[in-house]
Amino acid sequence: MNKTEIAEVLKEIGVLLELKGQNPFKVRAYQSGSRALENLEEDLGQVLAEERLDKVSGIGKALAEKIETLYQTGELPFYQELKDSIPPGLIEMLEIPGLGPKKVKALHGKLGIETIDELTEACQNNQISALEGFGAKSQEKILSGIKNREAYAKRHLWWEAFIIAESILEHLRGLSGVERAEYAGSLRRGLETVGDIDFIVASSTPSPIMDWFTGMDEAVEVTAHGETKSSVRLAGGLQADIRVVPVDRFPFALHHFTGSKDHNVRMRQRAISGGYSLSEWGLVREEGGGRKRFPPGGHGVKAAPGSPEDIRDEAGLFSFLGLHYIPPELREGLDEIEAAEKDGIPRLVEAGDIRGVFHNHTTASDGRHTLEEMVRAAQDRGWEYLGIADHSKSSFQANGLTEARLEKQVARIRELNLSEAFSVHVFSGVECDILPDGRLDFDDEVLATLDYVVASVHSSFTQGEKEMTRRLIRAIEHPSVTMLGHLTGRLLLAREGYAVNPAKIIDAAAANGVILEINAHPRRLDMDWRHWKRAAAKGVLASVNPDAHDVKGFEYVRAGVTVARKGWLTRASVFNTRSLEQVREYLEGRKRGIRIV
DNA sequence: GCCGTTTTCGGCCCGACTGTTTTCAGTCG
Repeated sequence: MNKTEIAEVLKEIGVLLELKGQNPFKVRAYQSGSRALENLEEDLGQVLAEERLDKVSGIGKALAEKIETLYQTGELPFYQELKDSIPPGLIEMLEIPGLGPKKVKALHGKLGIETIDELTEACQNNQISALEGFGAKSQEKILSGIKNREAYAKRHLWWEAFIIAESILEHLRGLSGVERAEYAGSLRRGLETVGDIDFIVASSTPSPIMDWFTGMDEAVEVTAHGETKSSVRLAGGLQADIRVVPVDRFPFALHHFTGSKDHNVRMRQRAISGGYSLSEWGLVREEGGGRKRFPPGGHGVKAAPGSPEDIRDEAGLFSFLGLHYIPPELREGLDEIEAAEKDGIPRLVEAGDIRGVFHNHTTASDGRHTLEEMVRAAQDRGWEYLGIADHSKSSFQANGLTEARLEKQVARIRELNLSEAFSVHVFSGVECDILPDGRLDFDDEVLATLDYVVASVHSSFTQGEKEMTRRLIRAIEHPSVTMLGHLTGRLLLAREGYAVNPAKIIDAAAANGVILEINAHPRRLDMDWRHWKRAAAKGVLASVNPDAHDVKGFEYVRAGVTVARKGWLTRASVFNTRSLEQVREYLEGRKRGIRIV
């Protein structure tokens, strides 16, 4: 079993123990162990071989043993016995809003309900409303929850949530009485998919804001309408929550609801160690606990003087705890707090740093806009250069270019550059298929006529990890390859990526001076942010590539920059923040076989 | 089950909201 699968098992064990009514801290230990494993950057096999797994924070002796068993055998008797002792329908019931482990346990214990169908029937027979701890409303809510189960449980692409949240935020900020407003949660942290949208608003007059929010056009259903907190269901099942807080609480609420949970736990622990209790409401001195230094050990930056009342924004909160500001994208509870202690938070790349993009299609293959239309749109964005990389001949499903058509395109691009019709310089490239054996789709002589080559996999997705990794490395070692396209080929919420070993690809890219793409298409966001910190440390450059198939596709750069930021990337690690001159020099140097970093 | 400059026991984040109650448990984030 691989790392991700084992993490899933641990998570499920947590849920099963919860349904059994086990010690909630034990449950939490499995959940945090699962997350720790998921976030493990190193190769699990290696960590196990070196017997270092129980040194990972959140994984102790007991979990390490279970993980090792799962890794070696793919099975775990403890897990199997647990699973056999609980009807699978109970786990499904947890997806229904309002039903947690205690209530599911009660339904099972008192009515013997084991499946969703039986639950539906019990609702229809009014058996639920008669149950102690339940009532007519619970019964109704359960029924509607069952009906919309799929839509509610679904996650949503970051980009889709981002677009709608930006528009709601703009309205919120325009309402009278709104002093500050932001969205929080995984959306603000830039996670590739989000479960819901959280808005945090500072105001002393919440009532009209609640009314506007629950009455806005985007809301298809109001699920809660309180004095300071409301929830609505948007089209597609996405839920949006709003919380209104007094302005002096705003930084605490924003930080709290931005999360992640792991990050918050660590922040709270840090506050506690200094004699304070941190919550979404503020920072309160503990009874008997005086102001101590942060952290008490005496390491870290000097904490800001003053009292919690002086905190006006998130930066003030971090500073009070002796930390440098941590951008939302880094708040995953990995090692950002340790870094912020010692001024180790880099200045992250920003959308405005991007000066051109490389992986774009035109009507020559499967794009919807012509070369000229794409160049004009790039110029309108203020970019200095644009790379055209249409598909190669083997991608016939995408109308891939033959040698002859590619030659024609190269000539047209040369003419366009000479005509000086646009201020944007156009680089001619190709998104060249990596064939199943790792060879490229075009001969070296053809590739030599181009400014750069993006090499991508578009076929034989089902190869095993070893074969696929070998295939990609062979392409990376090809002297004509400038960058590697979408590492795993995943389509978020739709298709798993092909099996590939990212660590080995990163090493190969570093050794051969090949740039790795951050494919910024909202469905891809590939290579994943989780690998970037390590890749950059090895000197691998990223290129934020929108994979635009029309001029609107350029907007996806924003999503790609978010991935880069989540991967701790600075401007220096992102190739397309370089000026036209620097890019030209780099590409020409590579063509002469000179490795430039 | 994890963790430890309070180190092998005794902690483990906490508050709002809902629906059920009549003072609170469970869920949620």
